[in-house]
Amino acid sequence: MQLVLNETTPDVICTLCSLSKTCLPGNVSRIHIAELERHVHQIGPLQRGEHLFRTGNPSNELLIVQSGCFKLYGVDTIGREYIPGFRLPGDVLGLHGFKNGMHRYNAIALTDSMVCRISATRIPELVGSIPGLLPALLHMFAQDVISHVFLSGSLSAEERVAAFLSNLEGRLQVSMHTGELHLPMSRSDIAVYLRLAGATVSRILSRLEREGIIACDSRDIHILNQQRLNLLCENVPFTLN
Amino acid sequence: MQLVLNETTPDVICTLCSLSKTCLPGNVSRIHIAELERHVHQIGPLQRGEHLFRTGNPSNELLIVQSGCFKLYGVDTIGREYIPGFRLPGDVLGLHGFKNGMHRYNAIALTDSMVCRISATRIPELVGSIPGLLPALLHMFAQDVISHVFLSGSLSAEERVAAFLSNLEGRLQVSMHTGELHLPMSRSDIAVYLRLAGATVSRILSRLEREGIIACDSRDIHILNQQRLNLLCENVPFTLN
DNA sequence: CGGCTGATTGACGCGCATCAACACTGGTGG
DNA sequence: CCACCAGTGTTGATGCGCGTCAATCAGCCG
Repeated sequence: MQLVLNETTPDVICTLCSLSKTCLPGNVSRIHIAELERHVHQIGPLQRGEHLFRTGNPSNELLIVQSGCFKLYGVDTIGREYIPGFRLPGDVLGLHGFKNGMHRYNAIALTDSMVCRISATRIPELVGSIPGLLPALLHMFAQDVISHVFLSGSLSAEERVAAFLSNLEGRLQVSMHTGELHLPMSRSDIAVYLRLAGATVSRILSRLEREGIIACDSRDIHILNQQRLNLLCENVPFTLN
Repeated sequence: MQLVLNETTPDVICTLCSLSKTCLPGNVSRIHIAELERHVHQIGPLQRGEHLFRTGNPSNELLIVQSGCFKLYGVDTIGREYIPGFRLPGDVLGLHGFKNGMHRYNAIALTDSMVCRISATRIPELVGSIPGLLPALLHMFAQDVISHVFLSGSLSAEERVAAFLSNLEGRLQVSMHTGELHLPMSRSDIAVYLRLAGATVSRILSRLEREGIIACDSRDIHILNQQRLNLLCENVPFTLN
């Protein structure tokens, strides 16, 4: 089931959005933001478990998470699930759709979420009339490319989990970096994403807890020693940001 | 050492280029190609072993391989080399540079190569005046994203090598798919790219040869049984194309 | 209460990295 | 012409990390 998009949904007010600095309007002057806003429509709220799109759905739009969290996933030819990434506020969704106009994964909301949408057919004209938009767009693409490089590293299970936690802590904390984070995804999702077995993720988390680096209470993680956590990731060629 | 770019190098004639269908001009009408060409400059010939750019070099350009082959590589914090990809004719180089205006890897020519270059500052105006250019650009970005997903799979060594060969055969063969290919890169490069040990790549190639799937003569590979090779990759969620 | 799903922990085996020995190649110089 | 060498590729022996399987437990809901 794909969402029916309502073109008359009220416009987003980018200037009031907490993401406006890291999102598309980042490089756009106030004067032009108004024009941008006219073409941004909101989708949502999507409830936890709802799909934003599915593999094979037509993709003729740019989607950006405004709030919440999405899991991208697919199923390979022998039925194994894979997760190319999680998308948090400010992240783009479905860039790969520009390859052939079709979504390549499923996107499911892990928490209640709002999404901003710009029709792909509008993008060329917007790029032409709004200075700074194309760089912002390319920046987002580049970010997406880079985020994929992390996973492809030949990293140990411990490096993967540590880098994952460290990265998520930085991305989830909209406010202060207190070292406390609530994971929106299950252990199994983390494992699939990191290309590890679920049991391995559990083991690593237990070990990190035993060593006093983190404290776990199911999905609530408290990073007790950020410094030692970072030490574990120091050989990770790319962190995600 | 970075290349000094000569802005007066003769323009490329895209319509005469064998790549024109898969490259940027793919979606651009004849009328507009002339305008595109005026902004495309050539770099090269670069000889085998020469660098196109290095990590940290400013990146304010779009680079596309016209002929030859490049290896992207970097060195992580403990001195291990990593190779995020090889770039063949029609591939883009350095998209990640749009993230912060700096190249993130080194790019070294594995064979004598020619490169097309468009200044990044020209891109917004070109996108505005040339219909079809932005989609082509986004298409290239999307391709780059997708190519990274392959490596991040939890694949066996055999799956990796098989998929690598199969993909390369499709990309290297400009003319007919005869199943014969000459690898521009060393075994060790392949190993680093695929996140395997050099010894493992050798072993897999030997095994494939023993099983009659391929024939190897140093860097010349002959795919004897494309069908069985594809069988080995059938569980690879994404091939590179 | 029982059933179900997700997480943890232990036992075991396999795939691949590591280390090392050896073969092969092209380049250089006598 | 061969001797020598460095770089690259191949192959064998060994060990370890992590996947797999399975048992147990905690939390949730009807």
